[in-house]
Amino acid sequence: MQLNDMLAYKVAMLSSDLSESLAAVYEPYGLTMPEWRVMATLGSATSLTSKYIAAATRLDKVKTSRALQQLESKHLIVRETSEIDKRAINISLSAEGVRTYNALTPLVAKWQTYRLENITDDEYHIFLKVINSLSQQK
Amino acid sequence: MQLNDMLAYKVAMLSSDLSESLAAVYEPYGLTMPEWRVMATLGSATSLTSKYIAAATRLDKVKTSRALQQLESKHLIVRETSEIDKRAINISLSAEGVRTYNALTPLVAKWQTYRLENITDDEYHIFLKVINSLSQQK
DNA sequence: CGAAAGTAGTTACAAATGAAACTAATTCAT
DNA sequence: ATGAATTAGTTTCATTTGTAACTACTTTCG
Repeated sequence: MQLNDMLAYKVAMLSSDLSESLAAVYEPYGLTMPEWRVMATLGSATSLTSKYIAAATRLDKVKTSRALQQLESKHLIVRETSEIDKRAINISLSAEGVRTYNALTPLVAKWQTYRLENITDDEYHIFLKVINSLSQQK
Repeated sequence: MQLNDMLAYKVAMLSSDLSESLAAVYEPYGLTMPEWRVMATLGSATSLTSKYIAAATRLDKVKTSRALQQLESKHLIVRETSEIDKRAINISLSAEGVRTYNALTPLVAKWQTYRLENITDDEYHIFLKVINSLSQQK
């Protein structure tokens, strides 16, 4: 069995290719990958805590904290201490953050459509099924 | 479009899951991921240069250099300056390296078979086709 | 109630990484 | 044939990352 035939290797190569290619979409907006993931998560929510964001993005709490710091310094998010639990902080996109998010999502969607243009719906459906099946396994 | 539905995110999650899971196979042998990739590449070859290994494993030359240093200190590889080009170094598995490789490959194969047990040949075939199609794209 | 344990998030520090500079050898171009 | 450019591989150093410790607050339970 050659390295090239190995499942984990193939998927790792695809993953870094895709990440790098997608990064070209959000980097012009001054975002890093963790920052983009946080933005994407906040985009379809009203207000979330750091803990929730960390779970949704699968970033650890330190990476999440740092991404939030960066996003705050870029005025893309707003943080507000929760009244209910004063340890927690409610985070939402700022007006500018919403604008950036709304500008970016169609570009990301377009990128993805382009990436998938040579793949039929049936093939993609099976691809996702295999991904889910491989991912769920413990 | 939720983060969870995004191609790059899904593949990145799968990739880190698989990497971590596979690492559990070679870590008991004291290897890191770059070291395992180098071993896997050397296992099916007589003697290779660092440059070739870097290309085959998709590690950069610094990571490759460091992995080779580690493997040498663990006596798993042997390095010999090329007579033809004295800048280059021919690398091969040592006797102990071959033993480790021969012990590991069946475990890795078994790991992969187990991982894929719920996936049909047809599905896996399409999965690989989609991976190749997505990877080749520039 | 109030002390102990637990949780949200940040900070500090050590280890891993990557870009660029470097060494030593080779090839190229005149 | 010789100096300039190129290449194989290593080292250095600044940045990134992850672990563990920390702060501030909340929950638990005796």
